[in-house]
Amino acid sequence: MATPRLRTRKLSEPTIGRLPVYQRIAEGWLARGLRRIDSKRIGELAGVTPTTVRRDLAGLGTLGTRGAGYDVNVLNERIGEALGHDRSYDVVVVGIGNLGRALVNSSNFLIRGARLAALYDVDPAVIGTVVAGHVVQSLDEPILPATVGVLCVPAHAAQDVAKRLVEAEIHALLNFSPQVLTVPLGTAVHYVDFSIELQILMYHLNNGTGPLGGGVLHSLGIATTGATRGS
Amino acid sequence: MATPRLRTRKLSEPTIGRLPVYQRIAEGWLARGLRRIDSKRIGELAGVTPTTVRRDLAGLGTLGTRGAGYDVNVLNERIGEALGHDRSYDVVVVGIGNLGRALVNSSNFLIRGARLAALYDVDPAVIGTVVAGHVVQSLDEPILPATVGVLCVPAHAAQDVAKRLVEAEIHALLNFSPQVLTVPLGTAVHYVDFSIELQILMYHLNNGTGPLGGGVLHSLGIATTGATRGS
DNA sequence: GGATGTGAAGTAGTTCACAGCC
DNA sequence: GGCTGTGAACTACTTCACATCC
Repeated sequence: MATPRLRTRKLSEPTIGRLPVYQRIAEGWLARGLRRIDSKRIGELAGVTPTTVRRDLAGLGTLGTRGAGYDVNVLNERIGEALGHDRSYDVVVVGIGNLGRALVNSSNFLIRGARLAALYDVDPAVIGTVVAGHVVQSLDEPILPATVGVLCVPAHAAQDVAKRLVEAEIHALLNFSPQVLTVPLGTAVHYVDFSIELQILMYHLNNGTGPLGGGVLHSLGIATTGATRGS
Repeated sequence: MATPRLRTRKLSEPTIGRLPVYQRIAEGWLARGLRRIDSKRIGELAGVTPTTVRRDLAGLGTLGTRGAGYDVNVLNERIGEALGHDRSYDVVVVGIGNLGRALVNSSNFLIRGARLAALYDVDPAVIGTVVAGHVVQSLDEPILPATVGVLCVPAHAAQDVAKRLVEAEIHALLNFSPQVLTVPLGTAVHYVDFSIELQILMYHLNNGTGPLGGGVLHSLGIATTGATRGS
């Protein structure tokens, strides 16, 4: 057939969000020299029920052993495949302020296939400096081809930058600016908003209720998306 | 009655995550001098359907006007009340590296009632320096009372820091470290993981499918929680 | 024995469609 | 006329319970 490596059906949105967590748990187990783990333990660590873990993993095909749990290596590998970690892709980061700098220097951001292609800023004091091994380019320069654009610019600049990125054929944006973006259909925008995370935490604290009774929160973070034409 | 300001019933988890987005939209409208907005427009900007917007807002009581949409001021105010923005609370940040610095200096993090109480680190080169108007304290010092603890430490240190914070009676943690935390029941942990956001974006790109057909993604970010006893 | 994988049941969230009010 | 607010239908996700296989 023409499809080279379509092995997983469609995974649900919540499942996709949990897989990286399971993978991280598998890696931790691996680092500690352990070989097997069961759904109960994964569930405890990830904050979900064992049944949910099993359902999520069943979506990747049969990868557990009845009676003996999951092989941590297999788990790690199959999740990686499902999430497309075997393919690598280019990322450009716009806005090399505190946050942009923190991201590109983080050992946890550009992993699993992500490759830093270029950095951009508008501040003359920043342009030309070397950050994470890359010379920061002016935004007036042409944007290099990439798969994902990361926005770490002030809110008022975000819409313009998004426009530039889309014109440069970058159709997946990760937006850390507290600004709703308007982009053409066909462009994916994913929002990350720190203050919203805090607000959600506070809501539950004020109201005494987390999803798991009075005790443990097991809440989903948020990142909404908008995409429309026009202003 | 004993409850002074319980006006909203229980809001659903997805709703809680969307309210801050609506509020931001309302603020933007307000800044531009506009007074009213309808659910259709909010939906476009937030990336959800008008019906969802109306349902979410209906949970805060009757605040729209039939035929005329929502008053942006009222919207802003009621969402703030529902999320508890009228109460303020203390936040301590542990780990004043690139990320910690970026967070406390961000104009988007400590807003809506959040108040920075103290900063902690273990690096002698950082301890004693002034960041965001606060002298960075050693982690050997007693942790000041606070409502929320923010972890921006390396993964290997996160569990220890969490323990310290819980012992200091801080029972709400926002964890930016790529590390699953084990905490006593009754402590809420909320995870934020940048690499997971990227991974979700890439999954959809690789599979050509976002929740809204082939065009626009409207995916939820992730932040899972775990809480158990023992190691 | 023990833990996976899964049909079936249950629950939560979204969308439809329209009555109600401005 | 237009847009909100909401019962009813629908869809998605989770949890239960157990047959299945190591």
